[in-house]
Amino acid sequence: VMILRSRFLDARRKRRNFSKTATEVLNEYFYSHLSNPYPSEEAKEELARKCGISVSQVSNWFGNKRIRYKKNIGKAQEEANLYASKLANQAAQGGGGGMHRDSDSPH
Amino acid sequence: QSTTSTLDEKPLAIVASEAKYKWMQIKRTPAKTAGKPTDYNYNNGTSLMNGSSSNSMMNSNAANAGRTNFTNKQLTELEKEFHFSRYLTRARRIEIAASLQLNETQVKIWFQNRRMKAKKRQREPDILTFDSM
DNA sequence: TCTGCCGATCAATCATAGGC
DNA sequence: CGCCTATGATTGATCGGCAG
Repeated sequence: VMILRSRFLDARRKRRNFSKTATEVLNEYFYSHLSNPYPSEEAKEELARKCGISVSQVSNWFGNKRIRYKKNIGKAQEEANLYASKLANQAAQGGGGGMHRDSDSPH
Repeated sequence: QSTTSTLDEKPLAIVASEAKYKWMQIKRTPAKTAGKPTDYNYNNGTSLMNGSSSNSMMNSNAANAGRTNFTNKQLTELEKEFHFSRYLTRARRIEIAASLQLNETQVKIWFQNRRMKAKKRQREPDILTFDSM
């Protein structure tokens, strides 16, 4: 019973990882704006919509991402290279991409 | 539009290792929670915090403490006060701070954060789901 | 000029999810 | 199944800007 009670009082940390596609969208935005990964309120709303999560969750994600990215500078960061490659490809193929920028329709 | 400097990519590929932008260098002052109730001893640069504090802080904290860990008692009392009034008056702040062994700054900040938390909840209410239980 | 509040963020930590 | 890392959320406190 106490356990259930603590569950309600702590309903907060009943976390569930975001979907693979959501994480993909967030990472694409993050790495395509690496010079300034601070999405505006509007950008957060759109990301939230695309990812099917709340704006707060988008904020949490970027907050955690920035801090953790900094702590990993100087290490592998294979993820960064993965997205850097994606950006390179899109840039090379010109157009198509739409990895970042607002109001793009991914269908 | 607000595509704010989109295409900020540059060398790429080797970005992770070190290429650091301004945001990657952001560092905040450790946090100097040591404050005096009546007067704000803000930036006086120099240290010279002669053994003044003496007490007023039960937690780990001398001249500058990191993150203070509030006790359940303190949180319960603060929460109670918050429900009574979302904003503090100077007098009330002093009373609470003394009562809970905290600085006025800590009480002030707690209320500030609490208000933001309340606003956040209003914007995005909790949606309880009974599955997974 | 100094102080409180807001909005955003930082930074450390909590607790769980996921991989092995 | 336990252990360890990845990750979402929480929160005391900081930063810059604005108002009184």
